[in-house]
Amino acid sequence: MVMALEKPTAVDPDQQLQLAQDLFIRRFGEMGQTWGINRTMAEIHAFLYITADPKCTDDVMERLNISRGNASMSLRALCDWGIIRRMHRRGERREYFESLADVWEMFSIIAAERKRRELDPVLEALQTCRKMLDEETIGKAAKDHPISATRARLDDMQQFMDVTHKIFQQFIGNSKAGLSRIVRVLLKAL
Amino acid sequence: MVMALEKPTAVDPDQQLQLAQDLFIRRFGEMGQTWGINRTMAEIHAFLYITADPKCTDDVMERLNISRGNASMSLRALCDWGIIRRMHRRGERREYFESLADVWEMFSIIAAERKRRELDPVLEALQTCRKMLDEETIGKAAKDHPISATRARLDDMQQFMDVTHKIFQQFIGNSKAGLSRIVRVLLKAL
DNA sequence: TTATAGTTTCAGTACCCTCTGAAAGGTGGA
DNA sequence: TCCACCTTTCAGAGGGTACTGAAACTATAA
Repeated sequence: MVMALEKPTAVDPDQQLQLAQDLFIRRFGEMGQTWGINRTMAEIHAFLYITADPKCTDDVMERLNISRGNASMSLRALCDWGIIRRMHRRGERREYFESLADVWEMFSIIAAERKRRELDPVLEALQTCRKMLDEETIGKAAKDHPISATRARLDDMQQFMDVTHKIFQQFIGNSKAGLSRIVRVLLKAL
Repeated sequence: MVMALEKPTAVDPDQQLQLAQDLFIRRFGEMGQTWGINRTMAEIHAFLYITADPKCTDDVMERLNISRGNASMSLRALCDWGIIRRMHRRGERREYFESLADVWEMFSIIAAERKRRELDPVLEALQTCRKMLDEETIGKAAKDHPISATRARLDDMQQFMDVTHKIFQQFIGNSKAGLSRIVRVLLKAL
C-alpha cells in the first residue's frame, strides 16, 4: 500500500490496541491468581474493564478462549461480587456485561469482601484465644511460664490486626474523593 | 482429686494453652491459604510465633503432623522469606528455628516481597500498555474510537496503582515506631 | 403451542500443587 | 576412617480446583 510507505515502521492501530489489551489482561490475570482470585475471573474482569464496552458471553468466550460453561459461571461470580453488571440492549435478546468504571469503587468492594472473609475470622480467633488464656479462666501464670509468652504474642498480634482492621474500614467506607484525601495526608505525614 | 473440687469447672492450664495455640495456628493457616501462601508454611510460622520458643524440625513435624520432607522444605522457605531464623544451641547438633518477634517487621517483610512479586510487574505492564497506545506510536485517535476508551481506562488504573505503590513503600520502609505514627495520623485524618 | 435463541448447570476430566517417604548428602565425634 | 545423627532432595502419589461440553432449562417470538 502506498499510504503505508509514508511511515515505514507504522503499526496497525487496531492490532496494536488488541496487543496492549492482551498484555493488560494477562498481567491482571496473573495478579488475581496470587491473590486468591482465580485467573479466568480476573481475566474476564480485566477484559471488560480495559475495553470499556459491554460484551456478551460469546465475546468473552472468543477473546479469552474459554468454554461457555466457564464463561457463564465466572460472569455470574463477578456479578455476585458486584464489580461487573448485567446489561440489556433494547431489542436484543442476549445479555451484556460491563465493568464498573471507578477503579476506587472496584477495589473498595474487593477489599470489603476480603476483609469479611479473611480478616474478620482471624480477629475473632485472636479474641477467643486471648479469652482462653485469661487469668479469669486459668488463673495466674508465672512470668516465665509458656502461657505468659503466648499471651504476650497474642497481644502484639492483636494490636497489629486492630490497626489493619481500621485501615480497611477507612478504605471501604470511602469513595475516591475521600480516599485521595486520606492518601494525601498519609503521604505528607512522613 | 480433692483439690479439684474447689473449682468444679477448673481447666488444665497446659491443655488450655495447647488448645488456644492450635486455634491460632489453624486460623492463620487458613488465612495464608487465601493469601497465596501455602497452608503448611503459614501454620509453621504461626506455631513458631505463638509459642515464642525455638523449635526443631521434629517438634514441628509432631505438632503439625507433617512429614520430614515437608517440614524441611517449608522451614527453608520461611528462612528465605526472612520471617523465621535458624538458631544453634551450644552443645546440640540439631538446628532450631524461631520466629521474628516484631509483628510489624514481619508484615513489612511480607509486604515488600509481595509488592516485588505482584505489584511491580503490573505497574510495568501498565506503562508498557500506555506506551503502545501513545500518540507517538499510533497517531491520534478519534474521540470515540476504542483506543481512546482504553487509554482512559489505563490512565485511571495507573493513577490508582501509583497510590497503592506509594502506600506500600511507606509501609515497607518503616519500623513499628514510624508506622504507628503514620497510622495515628491516618486515623485522625478522617 | 412450537421453534428458536440464549443461559445455566453439572458430571467427568485434566491439570497443578502439595505432601510423603525413602535415599542421598552433610557434619561432628570417636 | 567410620559411625551416628541430622538435614535435604526428589520422584511419585494424592487431593483439590478449574474447565469442558453437552444436556437441561428459560424466555421470547411466531
